[in-house]
Amino acid sequence: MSIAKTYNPKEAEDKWYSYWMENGFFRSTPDEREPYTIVMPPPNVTGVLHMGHMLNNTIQDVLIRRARMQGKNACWVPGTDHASIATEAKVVAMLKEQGIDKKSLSREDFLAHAWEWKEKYGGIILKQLEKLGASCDWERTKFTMDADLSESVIDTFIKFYEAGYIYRGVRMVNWDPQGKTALSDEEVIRKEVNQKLYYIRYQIKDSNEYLVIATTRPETIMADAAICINPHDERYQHLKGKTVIVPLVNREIPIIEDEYVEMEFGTGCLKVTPAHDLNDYELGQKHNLEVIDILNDDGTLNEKALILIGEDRFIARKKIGKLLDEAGNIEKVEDYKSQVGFSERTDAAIEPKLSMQWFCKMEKIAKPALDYVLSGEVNLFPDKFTSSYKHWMENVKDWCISRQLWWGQRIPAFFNEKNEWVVAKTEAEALAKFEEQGKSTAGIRQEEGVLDTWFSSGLWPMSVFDGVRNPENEDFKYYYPTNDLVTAPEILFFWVARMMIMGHEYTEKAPFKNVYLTGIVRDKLGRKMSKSLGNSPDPIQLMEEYGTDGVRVGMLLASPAGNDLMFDVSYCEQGRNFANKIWNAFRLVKGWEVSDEAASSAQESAAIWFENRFNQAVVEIEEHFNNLRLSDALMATYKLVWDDFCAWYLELVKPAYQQPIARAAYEQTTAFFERILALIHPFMPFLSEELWHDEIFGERTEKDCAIVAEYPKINPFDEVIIKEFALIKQVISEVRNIRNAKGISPKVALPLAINEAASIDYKKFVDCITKIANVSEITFVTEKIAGATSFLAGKDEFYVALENNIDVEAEKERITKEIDYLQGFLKAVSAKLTNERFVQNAKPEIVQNEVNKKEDAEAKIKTLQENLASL
RNA sequence: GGGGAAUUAGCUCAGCUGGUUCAGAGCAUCUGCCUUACAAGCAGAGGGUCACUGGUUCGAAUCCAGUAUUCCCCACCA
Repeated sequence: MSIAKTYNPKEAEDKWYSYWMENGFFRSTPDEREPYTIVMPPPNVTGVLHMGHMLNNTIQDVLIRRARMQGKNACWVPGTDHASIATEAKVVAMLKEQGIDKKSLSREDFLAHAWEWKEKYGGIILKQLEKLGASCDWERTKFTMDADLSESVIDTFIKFYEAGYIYRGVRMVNWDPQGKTALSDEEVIRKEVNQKLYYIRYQIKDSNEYLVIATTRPETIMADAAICINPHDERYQHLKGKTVIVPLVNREIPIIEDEYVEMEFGTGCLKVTPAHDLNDYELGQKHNLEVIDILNDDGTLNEKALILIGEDRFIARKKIGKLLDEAGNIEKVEDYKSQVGFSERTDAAIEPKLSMQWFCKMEKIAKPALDYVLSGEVNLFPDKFTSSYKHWMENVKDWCISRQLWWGQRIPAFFNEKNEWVVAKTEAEALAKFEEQGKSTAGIRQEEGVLDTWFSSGLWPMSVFDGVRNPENEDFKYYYPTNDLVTAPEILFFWVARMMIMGHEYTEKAPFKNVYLTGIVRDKLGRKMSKSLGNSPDPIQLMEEYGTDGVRVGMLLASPAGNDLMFDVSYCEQGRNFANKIWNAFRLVKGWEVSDEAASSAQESAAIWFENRFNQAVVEIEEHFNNLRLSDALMATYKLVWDDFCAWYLELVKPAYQQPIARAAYEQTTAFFERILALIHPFMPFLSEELWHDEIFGERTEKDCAIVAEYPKINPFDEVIIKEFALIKQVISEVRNIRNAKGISPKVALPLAINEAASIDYKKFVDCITKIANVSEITFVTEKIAGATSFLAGKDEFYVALENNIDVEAEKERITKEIDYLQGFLKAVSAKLTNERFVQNAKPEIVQNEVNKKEDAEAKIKTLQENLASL
């Protein structure tokens, strides 16, 4: 039966994934082996697989598969994140499409809808990871709102509260008027926006004089509490202590002085609006100003605005602009660019807003998390992120952890009718606490808000093993701390830092040893791949087209650690071609008949060489993995397979057309091939597994699979053999070159002669050379062959004696060129050696090296000159 | 404004504590080949003042300073 000429991945992919599942190869339970653990950064439950996930999870799968093959107890825990605001926004949108307004629903009803939605769509992304070959322990799949994980979150809140890390207070927060919730600083994205800078005239009381103030937000004038000038501003000295009238609403406000105001900016006068700007708020605190909040939670104006009540803030802005203009209060309007904050999740413009929120004090708890990284207990790859991590951790601000949402873990705090409150796990406990404190228990109700998603994902490496509630359980003790964490640098502070903080608070250990920060996947133009730009290929389609193994290889080839990945499908093509190359090598071996003849000398030499070359490559690959340089590890593997195994080894051992191969050579070849399959398995799980089971590799039992094959171990290798063979390869290349240059068909055998006094024993390799280079015979000579083409000047000189078709002029030119080059080289080396300071200062071995180079060059020049003369 | 990083072949990147495994790899390009595993292939070849300017040194892609350009993070002027 003939085998397809190209590898067809589809069939293998479906077949082997379910086979692995059925045989429980992904499962992990504690045993006496060394554990190797990765917790998957949980994708949002709302998500679908994009290129970022693809890269991220490919890396994790490579690491976990390799560890598994190395005999470790490999455990990869998958799961999803409830992503409170993102999910809630999606559910609200979905309900809206069905004509249901969130406001019309009770909390319970809304949550019922949300859970239903989660059950329906929540598993999509994990299902897609199967296509990628992800070898997670699916039975351990967790969701950040699973009952046990939620309880861990609540317990942590209480623990932190009791430790004094959590407090409640009115602060200026980032308010998302669309999500109607507070956000942490990290959830706000700054973007540059074209705005209008309005210059507004405020009349000074009891005077005809006006003050002019520049602002981008005229709708907030109704919330003005003061006008601020710089005390050193010459222009405004006469205004000190006076008051002005706010236009339209005719309210009187004082003029205050503070050096915070920049005299150069705008008019040098600043309107102070404590309720709607962080800096103004601080200024207001300092000067005891009234706080007038004119906005509702949804961004519309409230009755305190006095005018335009109920109008949206952006519509109000335009209308106020017009009203002011009509009232003659606009001096001018300029175009102006400034940075405006937007909600990461809803993309609504952020409104700084005063509100009562829960906060986590960061200064103290951040310290150990910083130390883990600085001391090297946790390694960041690449380590260039260490400095920005340090900077961030040293300047960390308190973290707003409450969100005015429903989807998430509800804050365990209870209020009584007098708005007094206690932190308690249950209402019963809360009642008891109120009573203990002698406070009223009437009208008891739980805090409405939920906790920031990152508060729960911070616990992830612990909570997936139930380590928060039950630290003595076997899983937690065995798997924690985990080994490697693979994630995006964008969430280094959001998430990675918080995991370290929480891990330390509970266990005094960092939750992982290595953090591999992947790059951002960008398109050819350098733009981040995103759904909204539509520049991201669908990973599922890519896998259909190029095969999963091809895409995995493509992603990794293009992504050195920490570098952004300029994605292009050509990488997938390269991956696919590589899979096909291996497939065809298999096809070659598969087609061989075996005979009982003895192996040839070429086959024996090739086997000795490849054994050493293989071991050398394994060492290189090991080093790359130790430094988490996956793309380099893959490239080293790629070259070993393609160049060394296919292009050299197989060519050398391959029998003549339709001839059988010696049994010894055959067995050696399949043994090498099998080791190669093991080596590529982490990168190309499907192809390797497919081939692993072919009969050429012998009988396999049910559980004898590539996925659990032994990963090649470090073995010693002989560099001399590798060097000798490099010379042989060079000889063969030279012969091919001569053919190419002279247009001699590969079918015409060439006679070759070699100096008998050569530096290595070429006799051993005569077979190798004749076989691949199609040389008729190799003779050993003691003297130059006059008029022959020569190469490898010096002791190892070779001659190709061509009959009547040597181009004397061309040959002369070639040799002259080479002599010129060597003489230049010699000159440079000699200059070094005659430089006394070099000889004195440089290390002896370096000087000796130069001496050797000089002698070698001189010898080569001598033989080349002889050749020239003989022509 | 504060902090971090980058600049090496057409592209994506390696080049550790300065010295022949220092100018490399893969892809792309070009030239031959439908050679009996593979044209998704085979055999060859051509591409770089290592951003610029100085400095240190016997010696600099590598160390130092400055310049230019680019990127990322943080904070922001109303």
